Amino acid sequence: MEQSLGSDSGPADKSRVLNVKPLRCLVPIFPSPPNFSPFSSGQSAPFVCANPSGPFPSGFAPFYPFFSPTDSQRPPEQNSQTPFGVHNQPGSFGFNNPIPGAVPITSFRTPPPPPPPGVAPNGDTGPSRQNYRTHTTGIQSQSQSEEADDDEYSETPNQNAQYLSSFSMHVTDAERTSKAQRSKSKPQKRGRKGQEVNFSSPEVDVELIVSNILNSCNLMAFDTFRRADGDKESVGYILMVYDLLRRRITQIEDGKEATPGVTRRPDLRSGTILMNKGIRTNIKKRIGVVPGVEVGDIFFFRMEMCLVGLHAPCMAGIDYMGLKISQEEEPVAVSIVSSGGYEDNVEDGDVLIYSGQGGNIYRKDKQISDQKLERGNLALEKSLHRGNEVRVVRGLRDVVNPTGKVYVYDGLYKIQESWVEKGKAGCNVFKYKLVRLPGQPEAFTTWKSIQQWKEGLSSRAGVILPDLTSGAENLPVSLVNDVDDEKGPAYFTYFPSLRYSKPVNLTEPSFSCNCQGGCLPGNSNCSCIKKNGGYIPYNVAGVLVNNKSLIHECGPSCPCPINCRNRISQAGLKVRLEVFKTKDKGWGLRSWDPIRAGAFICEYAGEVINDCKMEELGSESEDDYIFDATRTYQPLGVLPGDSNKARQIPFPLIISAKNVGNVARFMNHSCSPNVFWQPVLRESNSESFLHIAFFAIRHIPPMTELTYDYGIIQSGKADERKKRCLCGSLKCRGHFY
DNA sequence: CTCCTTCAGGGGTAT
DNA sequence: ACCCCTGAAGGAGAG
Repeated sequence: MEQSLGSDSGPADKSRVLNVKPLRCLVPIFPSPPNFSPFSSGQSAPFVCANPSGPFPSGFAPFYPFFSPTDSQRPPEQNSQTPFGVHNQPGSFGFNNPIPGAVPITSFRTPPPPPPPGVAPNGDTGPSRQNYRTHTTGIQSQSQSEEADDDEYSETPNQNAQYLSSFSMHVTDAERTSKAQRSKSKPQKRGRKGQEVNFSSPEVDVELIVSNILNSCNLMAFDTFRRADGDKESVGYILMVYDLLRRRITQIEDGKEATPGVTRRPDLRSGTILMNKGIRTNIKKRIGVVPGVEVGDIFFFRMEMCLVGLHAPCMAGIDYMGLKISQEEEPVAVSIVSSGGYEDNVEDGDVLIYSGQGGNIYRKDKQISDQKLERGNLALEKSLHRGNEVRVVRGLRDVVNPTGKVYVYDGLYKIQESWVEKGKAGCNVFKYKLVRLPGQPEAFTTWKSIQQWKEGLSSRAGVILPDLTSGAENLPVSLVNDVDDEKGPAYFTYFPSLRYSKPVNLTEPSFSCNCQGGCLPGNSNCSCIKKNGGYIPYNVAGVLVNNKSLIHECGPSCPCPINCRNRISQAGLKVRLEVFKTKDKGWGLRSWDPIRAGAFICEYAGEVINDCKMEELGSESEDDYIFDATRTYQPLGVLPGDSNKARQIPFPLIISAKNVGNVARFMNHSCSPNVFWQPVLRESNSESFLHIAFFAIRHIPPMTELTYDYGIIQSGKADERKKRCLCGSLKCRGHFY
């Protein structure tokens, strides 16, 4: 935000570039060949130019992402096959309407942000938790103090009673769990003296967090989801809880001194905890489809696949089970993970040459040997003859976080043949050729296409603009339509941040931090960390740890650089986005890159609407690009810190992105969203700026539409603004505002 | 009940 | 980018 224009000089001075780029207000008129890109060559194409303020070319209509509420023109049924299928817009383009005119888009580089409206103290009500059980088995006094330490879940004191009652139960659980673990773990194998003692206090800490997360999450789901056979809801729930727990443990570990020799594995710890608590599903191994897991689903840790029953071993690549045939039992393979541990051949998207296991290929301290036909190798061999389906998971480098991996569930394959090869070290290696079954949704092939688009090896079909921000963002955002002939949304000015019309002063002075090189976890002197309850709200990957009533980011007067870990929502886009034409909801937003749960996506840019403008808006009422934090928002039911009551924010913020906005204005509503918003406060000494930042609720595979819940209006205006919802979710409310 | 195996993943270190 | 180290779950095998 404070990267002022001046500091941005040099070759990367985009503001200057923008001003001389005439194309920004020109959009080509088709027809054009599928791969035609107006900016890729010097060839001239017919252009039409629209004045930003109108009048628009004939046939042009301002863009509305959703149904107009006007009753005279009822929208068609969701699956109607109406020509163009886009009657959801007031100026929709049926046969009588010619193709819409060109839509110019201008953009600006963020100037220093003007100051914001008044800031009330954080009006957090905290979660209103159900008191669902009251076993009172020995509350340890120590637990109470730990409780107080555990910031964000207990922001208001009146919850403590409830906390303690539910906590007591979980302490018992914790004790049981750790006993189980202790008896289970090999006691004498590694003589790690003293470490038990070291671990005991964090252990309590973690148990507390588990219980808090479970409390905050939907308990009905917890009690009723089926462990034997999952469904989409239980799988989603488990993954959500797992990731929340993992992020929280990571946050706590980050703040601690590193103990040499001890590897911190929040992924394993949180996985073990959930395993022991039975928060898992599809426990029994099975051949073929795993209920609740869909082709294309992504995972960021092996543990996640264990918990939902997609692939049981937490390290091994081949999962297999015994299958009874008459009297005898023989092993058959059920799933494999291909992620570069061996020399697999992954050239073709639908064919995989997979290496067998064993032979000590991966271990430096042991002699490399021939692989044997046993365990996984035997199972794969049997599966070849039985012809059973084998699930395939492909592991890839994570683009956003290059040290990590993404696992893509690529659906069912069958083994076609097997053979033995001499490996690099001269020893025998088994090879299995797997071929993907036809008729499944695309998964891995989509990833390959995206990679090719990025490398310029092939071009994305239907691209209208390679970058609709004209360089205003740090990453390009394509404008794509591969469903019909519409050439773009209505005119607006691209601007990557929020515009405040008048400054707002804080009632209490706020102190900026003094962290020159960036705020670091565990620094108890950092005032910005203090404001967040003692933790940086983001972990090292820039992922939000949990839902809070308010995040305090570093502000203009903090000396830390823009890449400070407490400036995530200011540092620009992290994933490659595209604005695309949906089948039935106008334009939408999606990502080329996978997005992990909690990752920052973008902020809601636009113009802050102050009170007097609100009045105008009432009469105008046709602004479909409103973000209104004062609406009622149903709790997502899964995020800790998320109240069962309406969420509240520090002060009523309403943003209009009708004329000025960023990618967020294209995000459609859904009653089962995959994105949520979060108020973020950036303060300087006397002023504060409230922003709205969007984060992923769960892992989002590439090319999945990004949606959030627009909230509910309860005022008299509600009926006027009501629009029919097409989110298609089972929990769809039928309309939105 | 232990041992054994295993296409992880973090942290440290040398480029 | 390597190198090293600890790791968790479930199969395999011993008692």
